[in-house]
Formats: sequence, C-alpha cells, structure tokens
Amino acid sequence: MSEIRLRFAPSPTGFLHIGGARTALFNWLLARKEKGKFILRIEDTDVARSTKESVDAILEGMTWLGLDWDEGPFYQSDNFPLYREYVEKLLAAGKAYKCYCTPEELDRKRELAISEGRKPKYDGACRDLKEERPGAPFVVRFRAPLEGTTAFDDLIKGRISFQNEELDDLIIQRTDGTPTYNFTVVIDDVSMGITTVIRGDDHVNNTPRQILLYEALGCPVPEFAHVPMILGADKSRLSKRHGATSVMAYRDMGFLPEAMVNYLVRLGWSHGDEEIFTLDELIDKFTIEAVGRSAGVFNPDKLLWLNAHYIKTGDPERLAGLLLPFLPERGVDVTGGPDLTAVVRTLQDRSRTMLEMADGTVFYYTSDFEYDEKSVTKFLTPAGRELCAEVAARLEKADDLSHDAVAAIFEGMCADRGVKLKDVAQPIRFALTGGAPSPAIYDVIGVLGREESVRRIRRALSL
RNA sequence: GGUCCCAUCGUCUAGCGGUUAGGACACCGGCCUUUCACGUCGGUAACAGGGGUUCAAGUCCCCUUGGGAUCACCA
Repeated sequence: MSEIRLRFAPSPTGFLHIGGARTALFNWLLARKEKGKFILRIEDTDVARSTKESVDAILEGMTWLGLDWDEGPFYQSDNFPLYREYVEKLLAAGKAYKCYCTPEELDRKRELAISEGRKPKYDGACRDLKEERPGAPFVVRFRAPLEGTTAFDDLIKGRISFQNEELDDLIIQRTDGTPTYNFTVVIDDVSMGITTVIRGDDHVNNTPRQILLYEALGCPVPEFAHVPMILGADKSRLSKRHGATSVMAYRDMGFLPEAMVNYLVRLGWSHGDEEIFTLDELIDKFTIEAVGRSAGVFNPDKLLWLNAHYIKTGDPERLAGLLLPFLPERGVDVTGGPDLTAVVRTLQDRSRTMLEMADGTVFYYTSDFEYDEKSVTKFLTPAGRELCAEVAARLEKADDLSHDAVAAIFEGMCADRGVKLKDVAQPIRFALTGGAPSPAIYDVIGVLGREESVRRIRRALSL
C-alpha cells in the first residue's frame, strides 16, 4: 500500500485555535502512526484577510505543541497559475462554463427564491449559453450533475450521501480571476497527493461538491474524516466568550504543551479507560476510527487537572526554564537567590499552572517582604518567639539542611520542649514566608539555606 | 426553512444483544497532615421520549424531540 499523506490547511486569518489544533493533531498523529507524511498548507487565497502575522502565529502554535510537518508550509497564493490552468482545462472540456450574472442579480434571485419558499440555489441561467460575451465580466462555474447521488464513506461518521440536485453549480473562479476555496482545496490535495483528508465537521457539506470536482478532473478521490466540532459550556460553537480559544494563550496562562495535547486528543477520542498519554503513546494507540461522532464540550477544569499532572511529574529543570518568562512581571530576579530548580521541586505538587508556580516562587526571592501586623501577633506569641529563636540557634549550628536533617532538628526540639510540631512550624513558616501558603517548611529551609533562613527568623523576631 | 450530522452521569467517555451500565474531570464526605496543596479511601450522578425487531436492546430499525453544521464571487 502506498504512503499515507495528510495535511493541515489553516487559513491565516487569526491565531491557531483550539479546534484547529485538534484537527492538526489528529492529522499529525495518523501521519506518524502510519509512517506517512504530514503536510502544512496555508490557505491564503483570500488575500485581503490573510496576514503574515497569522501565519507566524499558526506555525508558532504548531511548534509549541510539538507538531512538526514534513513538507511545506505551502502557500495557495503561490499556486494561482496552477488553478488557472485547471480552470481552462475544465472550461475546454465543457465541464465548467462562464457565467455573466452579476452579484446583484444573484442576490435578487436568491431573495426572491427565499421569499417564495424555494431553495436559494443558482438557477443555471448561464449554464447553457450558446455564445460567449467578449469583454463582459464573468465568473467560471462548475457544471455539476443535475441528478444522481454523491456519497462517501467518512472514516469517522460512516456513509454520508447527498442528492446531486441539492448541489448547485459552484463558482470556481471569481470575476477578478481568482479561484475559490472549494476549487483550490481539490487542486492542491490532488497535486500534493493527499490520500486522507482529516478536517473539521463544518466541511461535510463541501465534500460532495469537491468529490464531483475530483471526478470531473479524473483524479482519485481521497478518504475523508470529519472531526466533530468543539463546543463551549452552553453547547454553542466554542468562541471567545467561553474563554481563551487561542492555543498560545494557554501557554501564556501557564499551561504545558503536553497537557494541551493530552486534553485535545481525549476530547472526542479515547482508548479504554486511559486518561494520560504521552505523544509516543498516542502515536502507538491513536486510530481515526476511534474518534467519536459527536461534538464535545471544552472543559477547562479537566485541562487544568492534566496540566497539574504534567507539572507534578515533569522534569524540574525543564520546568524551571519554562518558568523564567513568568518571573520578571512578579518582580522575581533569580540571580543570587536560591536555585530555581530546587525551588521548582518544592512547588510541583501544589501548582496547577506555571502561573501558580511563578506566584509560589515570589517569597523565596523576596527577603525584605512586609510582615502583616495582624499575623505578627497571631503567630509570634511570646511562646512562638521563644521557639523561633531556638530554631534559629539550632539551624545556625547545623551543617546538613537536607529534608531529613531539618526534620530531625524540629522533632528534636519538639521532644525537648514538649511542644507539638504545629506550635513551632507555624511561627517559623510565618517568619520565613510572610504567612502565605507555602511548601513543606523543611524544604523551604533547605532551599533558602541556613544564612537566609536564620536571617529571616531573626528579622521577624525583631518586630 | 432545505440539506447533512449528532444523542450514555453536569462534562469527556467505556460499552460494539445478556454488565450491579465502568473510568476520568468537577462536586460532596473520611483519612493523611507543619499552612496550602498533593495523595488516598468512599459517595452523589447517565442510557432524551415513543414505537418496533429479538428469548433478551444502552447496543439493531423507524418516528418524535433536542442539539449542531451548512446553504457567499469567505475559507
């Protein structure tokens, strides 16, 4: 069997959004699984709406998710001569014809049809025109069959069929000579040798027209797989009012790409009871047939849970690197402070996003924070002060600040003084962190180091 | 409105004729505990409705209802 060739073909009119990313992911996974090719094509025939910024944003999003492409990016705007050639070919074969109807005329007919309760499809006024009208502006329409049915076996949805009479003669070339979408996709998918088209659900209605075009061109029809839409909590199409829809916005909100990939793939696809998948596992286990047929609601809570999981189990060093961009805006400067990787280790279990983790780093790198007055009286009671002073003294003599060693110091003190751990840990936590929820206090001391820990305790005691 | 698609806990889903309808997120309890978390144990919660087919239907068929997509010289 020949190599499978798939493509992701976004139009560069905005950033890479959640839905597009999932479509790209499914294409990529199948390509990797079947050892085929994954091709990136930019659909920028709408010159007015397409921007370079959007192209960059889409590539950035793909790269962030780890979806690399084997060929491209190709730009449809580079293929205009090719499309023109095919239009001529169809025209010469009588499979397309020139239509001189003006947009105004068409609008009028459409309105009329709707008001009379008829289908608003092209009436075929120019379909059988005997002669050309030199100099007159025209569009080129595809001569679609009037009867019969066009059907295909969707890899996800099963057999879908349409009555040809429902389809009208679509415009393949505009008055200005530029080609239209339904035509360019077909030409490109043919010329790029695409064997399988995985795309959004919103394209099912375009599929029969495209199949007819393949047939008119005498080209093999690819397989189709239409992936269901992603909806917001109110079951309407996912949009800004449901929250961020840009993939990169999630990076900026402190999400890890592996969490996003894992979430996206599980939205509409499953493998038994499994929830957590690495990219490699996905390549191994993914099948397009297992993708569900119904639309799914985007659930930020579950994404958050996955993100927490990947932060918890992630490599601290890598996380430290990813954390860096979030620190300046919090006034955190790691130079001269505790080792960031060590800091990350204490925060992994309690951070659901890198943003939360970044917040958690602040006290480590702020040695002159303010102590809240109310809390001072709450934690630094006479007894608390006494205990803190002794901890400082014992810490000063300690040469090992490993978790176990610090634990031994605290436990030893509790035994000597006959107090509960809580009685000493809480005042110390307050002295070291300013009272914020913090990682385990033994670890905080270990990360802060002896000098800084003692200094902070003495400073609190001086209040 | 026409056409097309879809329908299991609130959400993502398992189920592919015979199950106490399973898992996950969220939620609610217990435990753990130096704060906050993590973790752990347990709990609430679903086959949209109606007809068939069958010894047997969440699973197959039809209808109803509900939801979504699409009907451009946009992609």
